[in-house]
Parts: sequence; C-alpha cells; structure tokens
Amino acid sequence: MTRGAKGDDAFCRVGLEEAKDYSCEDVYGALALFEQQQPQLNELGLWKLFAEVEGPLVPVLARMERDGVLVDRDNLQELFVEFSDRLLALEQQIYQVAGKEFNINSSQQLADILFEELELPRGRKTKTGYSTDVKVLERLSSQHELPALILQYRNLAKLTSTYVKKLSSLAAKGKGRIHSSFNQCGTATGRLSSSKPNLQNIPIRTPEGKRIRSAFIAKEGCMLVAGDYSQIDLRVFAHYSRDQALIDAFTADQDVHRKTAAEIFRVAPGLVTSEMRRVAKTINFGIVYGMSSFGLASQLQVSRKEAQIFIDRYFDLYAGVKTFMEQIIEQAERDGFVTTLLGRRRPLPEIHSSNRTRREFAQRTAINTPIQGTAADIIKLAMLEVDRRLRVENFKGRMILQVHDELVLEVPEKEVEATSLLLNDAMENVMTLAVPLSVNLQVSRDLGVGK
DNA sequence: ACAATGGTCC
DNA sequence: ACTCGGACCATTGTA
Repeated sequence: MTRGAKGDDAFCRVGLEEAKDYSCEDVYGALALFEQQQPQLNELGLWKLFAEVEGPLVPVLARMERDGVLVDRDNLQELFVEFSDRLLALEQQIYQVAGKEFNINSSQQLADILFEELELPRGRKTKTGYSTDVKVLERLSSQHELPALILQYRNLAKLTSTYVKKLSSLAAKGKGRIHSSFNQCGTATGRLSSSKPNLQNIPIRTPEGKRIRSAFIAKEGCMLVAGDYSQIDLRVFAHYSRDQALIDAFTADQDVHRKTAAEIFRVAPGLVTSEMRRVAKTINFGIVYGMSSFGLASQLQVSRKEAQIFIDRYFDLYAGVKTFMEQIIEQAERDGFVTTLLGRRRPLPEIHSSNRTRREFAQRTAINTPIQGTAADIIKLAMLEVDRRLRVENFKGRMILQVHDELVLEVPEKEVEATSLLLNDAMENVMTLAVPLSVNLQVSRDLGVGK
C-alpha cells in the first residue's frame, strides 16, 4: 500500500476515475488489515486502547490536518530576505578568515580547514573523520574566530532552509495555511509524530527562531490559545515511582528543579543559584532518560566522579526513584515488554542481549517508555475531551496543533475566555494521577513572543 | 537511492 | 569501554 516517495500528491494530477479506484483500494486494504488484526489486538489487551483512544482520534487528527495552521506569508518572505542577506555576508567573512573558499555546508571540507590547515585541536571522531558538531566548535571558539562564525552560519542556514524556505513554499499555495500530517503509527512510545512539514520542531530557543514562530498566526477575528502541561514527564515519573519526596514537591506545587538543586548542592532552597538549578534540571531530565553518570558528566561537562556524587545525592533525596527503575527493568526482563498506563506496549527483545551496550540501551528504554508513553496517553485523551467539549458546547474554536505536551487552538475572540477555561479543565482533569496535572495557558495572536 | 553528519523540537 | 529517551529533515558525498 506504500506509495512512491513522490506519489503522495498523485491526486493532483490524475482524474477522478483513477482517484476513485485508488481510494477504494486503500479503504479495502485497511478493512482487510482490520479484520486480520482485530483478534490480535484482543489477545494483547489492546482492544480498548484502539477502540477508545486511537480509533476516535483519527477523525480529530484528520480535521487538524485539513484545517492546517495559518502563516503570515509576507512575514516569512521578509525573514527569508533578511536571513539570506546575513548568510551571504557570513559566507564572505568565513572565506576571508579561512583564507580560501570552500563548501561551508560540508563537514568534511570544514574539518580539513580546522584540523589540517589551521591545526586546531581535534575532538570527537566520527566514522569518517573528525567531528565538527556544535560541541566541538564551541570549544574551539576561544582559540580562533572561524568556529564561532561557522556556528552563526549553521544556526542561520538551518533556520532558513528547514523552516523559512520550506514554510514559505508550502504557504504559497492556497490560503496560506500549512497542512502537516499527524502520524499515529511510527513512534515506539505512542507519541504522535508530525511530518511534511514537521510542525513539532518549530524553533523556539533563539531570537531568530522566535521570529519564525511569530509567523504562525491566528486568522482574522481569532486568537491562538495554547495550553502546555507543566513538567508532565516528571509528574508521570512521580506517579509511577510513588516517590514521596517527588509527590510532595508536585502536590505543594514546588519548583522541583530548585528543590533538587538544594539537595544535591546541600544549600537552602533560597540560596540556589540559576547555575545550580540548571544542573539540577539536567539531572532531572537525565533521570527520566535513564542516564548514566558518564552521560551526565559529558552533558554537564564535569568529571564522572562529580556526576556520580550528584546522582548519589539524587537517589538519597528521591529514594523511590531508584526502586522504580530497578522494578521496571525486572519487569521488562520477565515479560519482554513494558507498558504505559493505558496498556500501550513496547517489546524490548534486547533486554536479554549479551551485548552490554544493547542491553543497557534496552534498560534505559524500559525506564523511559512508560513515562514518555503515558504522557502521550494523557495528551491523547485530552485531545479527545477537548474536541468533544468544543462540539457539545457549540464553540467555534478548533485544535490545530499538538506538540507532545502542548495543544494549540484557534479560537474566535469572543470565545477565548470560555475556551481557555475548557482547555485548562480538560487537560488538567483528563486523568487522575498521584500528583496533580498542571497546565499553563497562553493567549496570543501568534506563536512567537512569550513562548 | 542511501549513509553519514548535523541540528531543530519535546 | 562506558556518551540520554522520542521524533523529522536538510545537505553532502558515495554508489
């Protein structure tokens, strides 16, 4: 049933007759698959998940895809001109500093210049040579001006080609709305994915990135209402681990990164610096991913010993977390799979691998999948509830984006207040865990400023 | 067409 | 020897 890579737009070229046959074949195939797989879903205990979540979600996603999201074409065009100009200038500057012209986009050619001609210290090796990734270039920035220029160039080139250019061309046709595909199959954890274009990795970190975000707007007379779950992964983690300190922190609505920082640095919460909090935040995320002391050390740029101390103190504070990790790995070894709160299942055959790297990877996956997958379960339920309530209450607002822990709605100005309440309530109360779910709301004309 | 590298998001 | 979970995509360079 796979179409050719360039065949997805076939309906634009063929007549209705052929399109009809083609569509019916698709439907027939889907039905045949359904009849074959229904018993399997039953046996695996997945029927309920299919019938009550994934199935009902199909029309919701289909409508999101059809409606799309509006972008400001003029704004994008201006960004394209400005970024192209700046890239051209950077390019010339780079040639001058490097002493010759080369293809800046080629990591190979760049490596030649940096490590052969300029004789800068080499870093990590790749399969084909020496790495020129952001970590390496940042380290070299203090010794030579070229690496810093490359970083600037890469940053701008990435934004221009992947986002500005791509989004412009997609928005050029039709009403300026961009129609992504939200895929239900294809992730190992149960998350959605977005493609053609991917609207789940629109920039947000850098100032230039935020300007690209600003090009995503609400149509005339509407506002964008966004709700994002506050630290849903860690909250799910608290729920699963039943760790009392973590549960207490979220129940009291404490700043959990600050609390962690206070503990591992042995200072009063009031004396936690932003740097200490940053370290604690990295650890909190690392824990969810099953990070080792080695991984933590390389992430934080500290010694393994220091990293190990952080981890020891972490497990001191959150004793339940360690037990949970051990138990979920045991479970994976026993069953050969792990599950999410709604029974979504991920096989982990490599949990018994004799290859240590593979086995440990499977162990980290055993920890991460129930967390990430349960968070995905929760927001999928929220999407169904939001969609249902919008209809029941006859609101005109519609969901247009999902970004893993965030839902964005396009809402008529007059309904913003009521819809915001609806969104907040539906997201926070869609499921009851051992800790409350908390949602931050944002109302704006575009996706840029303040988010 | 495909692998490798690098980079964006949660 | 060990380098954090999940995605998608652009570009280069080789086949």
